[in-house]
Amino acid sequence: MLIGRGDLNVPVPELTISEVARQVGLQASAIRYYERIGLLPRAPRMSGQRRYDTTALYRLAIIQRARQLGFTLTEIRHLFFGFRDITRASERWRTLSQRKLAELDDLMDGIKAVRGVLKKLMTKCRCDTLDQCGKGIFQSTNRDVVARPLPASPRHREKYAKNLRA
Amino acid sequence: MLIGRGDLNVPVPELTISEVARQVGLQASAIRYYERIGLLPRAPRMSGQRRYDTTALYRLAIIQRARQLGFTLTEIRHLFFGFRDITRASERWRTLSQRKLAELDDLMDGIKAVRGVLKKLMTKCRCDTLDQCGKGIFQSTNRDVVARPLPASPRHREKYAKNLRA
DNA sequence: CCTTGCCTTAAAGTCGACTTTAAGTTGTAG
DNA sequence: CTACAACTTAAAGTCGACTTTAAGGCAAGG
Repeated sequence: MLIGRGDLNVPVPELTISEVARQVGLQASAIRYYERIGLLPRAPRMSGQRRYDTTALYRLAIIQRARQLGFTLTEIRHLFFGFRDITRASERWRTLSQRKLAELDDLMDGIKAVRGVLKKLMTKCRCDTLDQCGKGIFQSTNRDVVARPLPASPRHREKYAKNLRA
Repeated sequence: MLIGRGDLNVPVPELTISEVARQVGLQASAIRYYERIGLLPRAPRMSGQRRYDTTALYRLAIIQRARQLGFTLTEIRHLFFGFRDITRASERWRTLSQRKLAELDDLMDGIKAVRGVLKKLMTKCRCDTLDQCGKGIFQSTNRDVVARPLPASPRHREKYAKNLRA
């Protein structure tokens, strides 16, 4: 049965930014930030103030979840806008997830290597002084490190806290 | 047999900063930075320019190695200055390493959790649209997330590249 | 009318570990 | 003398993801 104009069940923007922030567990400033960088569409204003509907909550939920999974805002932007419109959400996730899994595997390998060296250091180091220690390190790293031209110091990587229950 | 004053086999500062940088695989600016923040002692100057002896190389070797193991400059400062003078190098390393190992274990747990969720996401998500997806996420996170007061977004953690051979 | 509380904006600050820049100095070679 | 390379300094810039600050707007309540 048809209903005349109006009420097409379109969500009405009625939430304030702090209400949204509370519901998704973000600070209002973060939401404004996401809007600024184009991750969220410009929210309509009521006498200057942003109003949100439930779809904004869903968008933010995705951003939140993606952040928990270690995606950068750039990657999340890709999730939203980096595919042809017809590409299904599940496929978008699959593409991004595959990349991220590979990254995580690399990261784990790195961590395992570090763990190994730390354990060896703990059990095997008998140095009295750091100078002694440093001399040993210097001479051994000379073998494989000094040869390389300019290693270009490793930059920022991801962070993975325990915000996700195992 | 005693030798008169001089030549007590004390290392003579003769290396320029760029020579040191080359030998330890750092940029000169990084070495200046370490001096500025007090991680390295102020190098003696010859007509205004820094000169280094081999002990500087050892210090830098330690810094380099510690950085590769994921220690922050603050932690390295602790390694150098955070113990009573008599504390042996090996014990200093053990103390720091233990802390770092615990940190790494936490980090690994976090990563494993994320990996699990990513894999589930890849195989289980059937969403056509991101809105659909977001709605699901929003409703499920509402159960365990919205309840918490203010999660205080997780900040910067470490980075672990593959600069260490496994 | 005034206060209160929530909102707005642009701009600057934060964190860590450096790098880059601008302006100047020193020693050496031609 | 000039050029050049290599050094010096303090200050500012970089990256990412925000937060904080300063200054102001707008509606409701007393």
